[in-house]
Amino acid sequence: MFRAKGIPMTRQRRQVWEHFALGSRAATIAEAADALREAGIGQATVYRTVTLLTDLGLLVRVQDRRGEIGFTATPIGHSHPLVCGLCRRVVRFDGEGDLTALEAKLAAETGFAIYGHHLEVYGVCAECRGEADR
Amino acid sequence: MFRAKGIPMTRQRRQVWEHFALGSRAATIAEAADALREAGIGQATVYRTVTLLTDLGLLVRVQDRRGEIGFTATPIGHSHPLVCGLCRRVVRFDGEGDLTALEAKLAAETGFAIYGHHLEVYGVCAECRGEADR
DNA sequence: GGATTGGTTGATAATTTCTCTCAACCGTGA
DNA sequence: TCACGGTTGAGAGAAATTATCAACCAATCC
Repeated sequence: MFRAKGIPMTRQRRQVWEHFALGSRAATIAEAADALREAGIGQATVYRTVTLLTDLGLLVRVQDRRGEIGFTATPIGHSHPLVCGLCRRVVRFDGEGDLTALEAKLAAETGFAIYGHHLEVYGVCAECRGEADR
Repeated sequence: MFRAKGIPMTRQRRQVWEHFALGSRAATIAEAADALREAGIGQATVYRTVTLLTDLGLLVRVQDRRGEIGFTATPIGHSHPLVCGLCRRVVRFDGEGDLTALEAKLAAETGFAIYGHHLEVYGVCAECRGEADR
């Protein structure tokens, strides 16, 4: 994919992407930068790469209950994140069918040329609920 | 609503809220602070008030095509924003029915206690499309 | 209405977050 | 392997956000 766009794939970019793709929880940029520092990756690179990956559609921005912003990798195909508002654990689900009809209707009614959408569903995962009960 | 929660309603809070509620475009915090400065409202107050209003659910965060973050007031009832990615003009629409069934299904499948969602639809409004053509 | 009280405000300082700069470095294609 | 153009890391720099604190004000109680 990088080659197709003429964008060099570097060790740093791969590692930044892996940080977001391998974990099951959305990470903030600060968390990623901390974790990647020991791999010798500078924070400027983390910022640059997150921006790049987001522009490419490989990462999406999500927020937790306190409004903190994290990023999580998008798997192949179209899906949406279900985010735990406390620990930012992410479960992906396919919500395609639900929205295409809606988008068509909106385009007709408003005159907007619709190019995308962003859907996050928030909940508290079973684990965090267990902790909250104690 | 403020009285019900025991939160004092001040002139500043009313004006901050009006700034986001009266315009048809989502405004960034910086834009709001600039506009409200001449009304004698300090930027610290704008930050505090936006956080407060967001926590109360009276404002929601949206982003434009470049990832810039703005806020827009939520009208009475349940609705979602259709945001122009260029000028941040906002048109609200009712998307309730589409998502309640989805949420119930997700809760059953994942064990999450779902408490909300965030949906933004992005497009380019007719006006901005006209400008882009030139 | 007037006094009281506890939360709110504004200015500025302090901090945190993010971006820029530039020389050295490294993928990529020939 | 070589050369080239984009990328990187460190630190400086800029921007965004938060904390501090005395003065102030909305709400409540006489």
